[in-house]
Amino acid sequence: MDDPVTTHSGGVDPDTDLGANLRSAVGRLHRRLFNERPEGTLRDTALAVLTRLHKYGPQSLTELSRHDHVTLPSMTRTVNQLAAIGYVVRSPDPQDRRKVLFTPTAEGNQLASSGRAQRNAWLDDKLAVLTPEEREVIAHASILLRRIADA
Amino acid sequence: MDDPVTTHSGGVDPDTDLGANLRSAVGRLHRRLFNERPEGTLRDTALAVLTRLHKYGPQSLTELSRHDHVTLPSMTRTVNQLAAIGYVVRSPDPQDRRKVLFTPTAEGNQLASSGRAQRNAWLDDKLAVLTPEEREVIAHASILLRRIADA
DNA sequence: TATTGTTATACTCTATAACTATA
DNA sequence: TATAGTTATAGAGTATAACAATA
Repeated sequence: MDDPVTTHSGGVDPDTDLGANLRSAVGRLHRRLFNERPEGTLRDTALAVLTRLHKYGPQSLTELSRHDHVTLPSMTRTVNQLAAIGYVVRSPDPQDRRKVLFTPTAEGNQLASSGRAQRNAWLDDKLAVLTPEEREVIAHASILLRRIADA
Repeated sequence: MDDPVTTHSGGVDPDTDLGANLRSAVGRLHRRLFNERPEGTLRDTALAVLTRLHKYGPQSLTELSRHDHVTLPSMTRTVNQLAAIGYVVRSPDPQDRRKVLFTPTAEGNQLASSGRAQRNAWLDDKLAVLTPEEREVIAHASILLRRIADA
């Protein structure tokens, strides 16, 4: 548009900049995704938790918080929101009464399996105009990025 | 570690899931980057602004906010922080006295050109253990992701 | 004592609304 | 009137600290 972005300032080594470029790209895309997210959509964390419970069955708060690398209070808040909407229910763990297990409701399971919640029209539009090769690169990178994030 | 993540639930079409997978990966990685960020480090937005001013010269608040897809108040806050640290200075635009131009100080230019600020040890460690081919995929994807975010 | 979970509180980043100053 | 920028305020998402209940 109006941007001299193609200019490179001082032939930098791409490898040195790999981390910086990735960080910048992820930061920018995240902000865009956050802002373009449609009304009434579940937050990313909430959605991830719901999907996880749907796929792997009931889990405790500590398990969920460890998996997502968030603190217990953060995860408490997230599951409270899911519970408030009616997508999950709490039940005491019969084996260990300190624990609380979270289980998707019928509605929660339906949402998680429909894939409806996962969609983001804004992003889908952007991806649609890429070449198949470019989409392949992004598919591969998504796996790598997720592995990095989970490590 | 302890995760049955390799299991796939119901052979889903990868193309259909491309957006969902990318969104999930970006969300998770962003949270990790945000949390692992070392003390006293500039925020991503502030860093991006400083780098941009360094590369392309003085710009107004509106130009900066449009480029980063943030509101004027958000950008005001960001440049105020940069100014408070002493990395940029404000100066009135001689042509249009409504505008304020932001210019990096010597310190700001030094930081922007050193690449020091851009580094993230946590991320660099993760990238270092990838294969060259995987790093190539990420390098390519970073460009695509940035293009998507900027579109 | 250690672990599980909750509540209270605060910080960061972003937004919208209301305002001032200049074009 | 329209545009550039600031200030006030609010909301989401995260964290740490202090607490209650159970192992």
